[in-house]
Amino acid sequence: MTEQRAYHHGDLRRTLLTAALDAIRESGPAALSLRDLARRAGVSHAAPAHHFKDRTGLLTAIAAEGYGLLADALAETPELNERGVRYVRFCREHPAHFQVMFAPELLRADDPELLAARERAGDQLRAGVAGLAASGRGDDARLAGVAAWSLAHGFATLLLGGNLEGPLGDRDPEEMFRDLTGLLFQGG
Amino acid sequence: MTEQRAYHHGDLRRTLLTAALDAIRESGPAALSLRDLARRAGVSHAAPAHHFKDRTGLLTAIAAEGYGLLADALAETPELNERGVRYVRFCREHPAHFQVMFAPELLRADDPELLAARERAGDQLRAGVAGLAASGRGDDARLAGVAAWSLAHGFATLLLGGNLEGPLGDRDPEEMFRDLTGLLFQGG
DNA sequence: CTGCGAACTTGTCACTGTCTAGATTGCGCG
DNA sequence: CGCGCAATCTAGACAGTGACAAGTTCGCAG
Repeated sequence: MTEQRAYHHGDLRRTLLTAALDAIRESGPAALSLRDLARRAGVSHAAPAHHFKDRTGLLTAIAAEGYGLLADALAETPELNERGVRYVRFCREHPAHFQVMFAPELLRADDPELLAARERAGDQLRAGVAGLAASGRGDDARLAGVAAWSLAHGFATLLLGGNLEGPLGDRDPEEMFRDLTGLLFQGG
Repeated sequence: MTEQRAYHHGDLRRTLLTAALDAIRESGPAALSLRDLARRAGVSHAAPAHHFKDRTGLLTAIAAEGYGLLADALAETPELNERGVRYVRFCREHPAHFQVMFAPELLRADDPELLAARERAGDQLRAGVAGLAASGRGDDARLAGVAAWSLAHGFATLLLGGNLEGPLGDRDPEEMFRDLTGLLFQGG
């Protein structure tokens, strides 16, 4: 690893990002401290500011990365229901990203990288619904898209918040979500 | 109003709560400052600590109040689909409450008032699904309950996050949500 | 080898949450 | 009536934080 070099850490940006993701996963974005990240990385308290200007800048970078990862995950699977499962899986594999992505008041809304990544993810979301739209008119398609996104997003959010532990028991969340989509989207 | 009394503000607790709700609605829970609340209420910076011990204590009180309001709102309507609409309406009428209620890392998880209020709201949620469970077995009922909650919660969350402005256009969110439930729960 | 810009440090400022000790008030009880 | 007492609020202090400014060190192009 050859760390502890005085200058030119080499990969400080990524180091800070992953440290931030760890911290967010454990304690949420509100508890994140730039100075603490700097300490963990063994750099001075002002070093993070050079890579991400702000606290907001750091969180915005995380959100952008998250949207990119989500777009990649969705792109791997063409079928709609399975994309929902991917959405759920994503929120479990990248809970910190997920949390920050949907906390707009923590982000720089006009950041170009964020906008681009979100656009890419949005394309994937819409592409998934396009196939389903074949049966109905355009309006129904949009409606079905919102329905699918709402279902997946609600399930993911409740899951991460620990609100589904009762209903879940010891079952696998992805499996349960598959049942959900089966229940709702079979007859429609 | 007879404010500006030096001691015994009279209703400082409520004053601080509503000021906090205003601040959260505008800038999110992360930007909330106890000292700023105290300034707005015209009291010393340490006054809030007497009513809510902590920053966490204040947010926990807000969450408990929110669960109470949600339980009341749901109790007004027996029919399931209409309860979903109430859920959506609640998140729009009390966005600050809603946001804090589902941010567990900001709350004192073992607070008795919070637990009681959440229990009450949970009862109402389950009561709404109970009627729907008549058709299927117990397992299907639980599944349908999670489906309904996920759909409503996802829609509400995405709505508050500003993620539905595209699909919504200028339509009323509640109306659209009604269409969603019609689309998904008709055939099931 | 020389300068130049990127990466990082050091120092500082206003602000925050929390703790402590003290001041003021009004209420209940004698 | 008045007196203590607890609830309510103030005042002061402390460590920690984000942001900013200015200086330092490094690698690399010319």
